[in-house]
Amino acid sequence: MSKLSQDAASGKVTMRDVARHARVAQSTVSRVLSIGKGTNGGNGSVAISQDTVQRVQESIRELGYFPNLAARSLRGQKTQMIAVMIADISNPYYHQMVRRIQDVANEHRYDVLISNTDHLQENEQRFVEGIIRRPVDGVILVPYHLSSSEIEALMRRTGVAVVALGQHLHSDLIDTVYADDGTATREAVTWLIRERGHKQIAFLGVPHTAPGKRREQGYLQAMNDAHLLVPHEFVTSGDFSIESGERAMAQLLNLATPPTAVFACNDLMALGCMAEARVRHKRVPEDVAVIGFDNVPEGTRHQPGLTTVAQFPNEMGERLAGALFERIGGLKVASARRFHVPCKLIVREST
Amino acid sequence: MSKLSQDAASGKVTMRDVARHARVAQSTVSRVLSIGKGTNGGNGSVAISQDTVQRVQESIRELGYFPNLAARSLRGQKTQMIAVMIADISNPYYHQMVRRIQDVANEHRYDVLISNTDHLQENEQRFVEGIIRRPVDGVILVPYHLSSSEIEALMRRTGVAVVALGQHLHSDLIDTVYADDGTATREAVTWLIRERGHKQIAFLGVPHTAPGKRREQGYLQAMNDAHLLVPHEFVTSGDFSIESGERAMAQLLNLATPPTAVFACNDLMALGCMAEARVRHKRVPEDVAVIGFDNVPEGTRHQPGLTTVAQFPNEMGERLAGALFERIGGLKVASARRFHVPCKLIVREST
DNA sequence: CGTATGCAGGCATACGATTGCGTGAGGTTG
DNA sequence: CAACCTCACGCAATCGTATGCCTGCATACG
Repeated sequence: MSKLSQDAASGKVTMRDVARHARVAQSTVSRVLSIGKGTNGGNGSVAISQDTVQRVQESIRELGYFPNLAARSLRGQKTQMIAVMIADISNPYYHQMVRRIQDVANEHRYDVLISNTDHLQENEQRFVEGIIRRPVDGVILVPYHLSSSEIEALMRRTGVAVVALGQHLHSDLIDTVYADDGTATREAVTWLIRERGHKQIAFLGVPHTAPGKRREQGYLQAMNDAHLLVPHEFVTSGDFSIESGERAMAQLLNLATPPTAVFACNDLMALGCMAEARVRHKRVPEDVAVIGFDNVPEGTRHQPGLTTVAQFPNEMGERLAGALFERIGGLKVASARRFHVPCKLIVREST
Repeated sequence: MSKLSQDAASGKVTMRDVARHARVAQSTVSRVLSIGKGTNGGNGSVAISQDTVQRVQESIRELGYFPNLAARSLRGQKTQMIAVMIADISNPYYHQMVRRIQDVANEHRYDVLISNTDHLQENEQRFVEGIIRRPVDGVILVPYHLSSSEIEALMRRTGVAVVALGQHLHSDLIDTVYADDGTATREAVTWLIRERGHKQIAFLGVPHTAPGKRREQGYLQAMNDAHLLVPHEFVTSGDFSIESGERAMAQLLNLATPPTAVFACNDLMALGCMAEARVRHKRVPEDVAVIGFDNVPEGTRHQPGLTTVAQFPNEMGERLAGALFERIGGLKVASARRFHVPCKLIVREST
């Protein structure tokens, strides 16, 4: 028998009901509720006698009262919710991050609202409007299109705390967490060249996205460092999905001189590459090596194991949420913080 | 330049501001807003002159006004949010479902709040309390511990619409979506026996959960149907995680006479089984066959492909969300509906 | 004994939107 | 021309909570 079914099995129980039951004013109940909260030593928290506190608390329990957060939000401008905007929960890379964020939020007794943008600009825009309509205390963004100034406008307008994942944002207001993926890409490609002796390395990117551009730069630099040519057919593009990896790989393997290695901008596309390679009876890594980015769990279990540049989504989620709750808690710093979570090359059998 | 940054770059814009700007009463603005909504032909919607409507709409645009949903919730008891309680987003099976739910919700212009329970009873309880504090219009549950009566209590208390995934719930109030996984298990095990000639089949279950029990029943029935013995060491248990699959497989392979096939209660555990088998240089399916449940995408890409009983999470998500929004929309039916989404055996190389 | 001080708690308002009811202007009808 | 109706809109209460301000009482102090 849960307490819920005992008493107030019908209708809502409000503070007024509790007040009547305990023979005090509604405001007193409110004060009892906010006792432990250390809201402020200030004005709202007046002294309440032990006796009254107990009476009220008992009434609360007897009636099964729970504060209504909608009302609380309206009054106090605190919603006990944060919103997370990510590209796609289905991407394992993100849902590890989201999972961690949710856990941190839970510790703070916050709820989490999740929006998928599918990398679409209009959805990112819609998300921003959503935040204006529905106030939340904090926002975690993984923006692909949203600019610093748009985010800043949102912050000014709503006063919401914002933390973002993304190296490309430069703003004095927005804390960011980032992996230096450009450099990591450069290092990984260099490794392919030096340690594995590849010269014909293709790049599978995602144009029009900040990470895609950074990684492409890293790739080009590494090739340039090694004085290697980059035929333009070697620079292909996808959309982060497995299917787009398959398509791109098909193109590459159809070339007169196909690459001996492919650097894919994320693991999903890399998995797609390997799937396509298998279909065509090309052996990985003997015929073509594949390297990914993210280190999703499937890469470990895949046969052959996927060499990849690991990002640490758990740590990123934790940092994002941590920074956000510091801001929500009122932290002020002169200029925004930038948290660097390094990447790491993980060598498995696919290279 | 987004419209946002143009004007109201500071402070909130309320209906009163719009009203002042358009030289009408605040209530008029509200009525203009609710024009397209067909809320009711009733009282709130009074006739408004074309002229005024236009003036108001212009003011809204000029000031960049967005209605505050917190206020709206408080007044109207409509929150434009649904909550989803699932075991764990990290489980690919669930996040496909969640993803679909989010899409449907978006079409209805609803936001989605997600809670992970990690299969823990206390978290399910906490979720229920959360719904009492923070009113939402609808709830989608994947309950492992919550009983019908507890859910009904929640519904009575908050008036929230509820739809659940789970065959074991029998209530006149709760619409349910379910896969008949018990029968599907029985059929799959029977298939293992008849078509593949296995006699020593182990079962990797998850006790104390409704699906776990149903599937165990299905397994036992199939074995019984075929007059096969079930040594008690063949009935092992895990917790739906890959690691627990590895552990269970380790135990099974340590037996004096290990099984020739393992039926795992979900794909994650099945993948764990195969991982452990590989570590021990046992070949799948030659030395030991493995069959899973759910048909997660990794099963396709795994080598060897995982034979599994497919569930269709997209369809389930769609049905769940569909039914929920019908209820939110005011649908009343004499007794709760039950939607059956059938399972299907998908044969790959692991058997 | 009269006034200052502190504690406990009540009163009333605000948060932003919805909605029942009232009202004045203009038009219609007997 | 009076009675009445309709249209278009304003007024004010309300949802449940938080909080500034005020009051009543008791104790302390000069």
